[in-house]
Amino acid sequence: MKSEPAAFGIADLQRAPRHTAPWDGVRNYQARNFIREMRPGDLAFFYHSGCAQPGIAGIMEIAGAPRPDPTAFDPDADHYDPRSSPEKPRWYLVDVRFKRATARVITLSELREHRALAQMPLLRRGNRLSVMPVTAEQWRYIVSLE
DNA sequence: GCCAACGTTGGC
DNA sequence: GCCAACGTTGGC
Repeated sequence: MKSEPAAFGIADLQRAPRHTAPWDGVRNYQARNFIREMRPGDLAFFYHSGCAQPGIAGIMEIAGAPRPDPTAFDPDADHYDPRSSPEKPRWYLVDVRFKRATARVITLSELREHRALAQMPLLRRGNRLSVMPVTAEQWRYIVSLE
């Protein structure tokens, strides 16, 4: 799950009340569909994008079932979408809980060096999705790099 | 700041 | 349903 650390980084999640925050603002159908497949207890990498050192910066846990994203209903919110309503929500979020920061940022360029990870959507050319699946095998491999 | 890649919009 | 125009993402 990607976020720009200048807006909301792994340190912000750690500081949040109960180390938990809603992952709101996703406005892409494919990313939304991945969110809707998430279940409490699932683990996720926190990926820092749009910064000097893009890469995996931490690990978090999905803290609740997917639910409608209330920021889509709020005309004053950044990602307001008048086509989404509480009666017929279009966008979803999950709450995420901080587990730990990685010992170091596992950078995008490092991830690209490993053929075992070449199939990850994150590493595919031109990819812009902000939420993507990781297989159990890829997960273990990445954690072992740390 | 640049630009490639991609998703979305809207006219037809 | 097609596709050009446009806006956004995100690495570099």
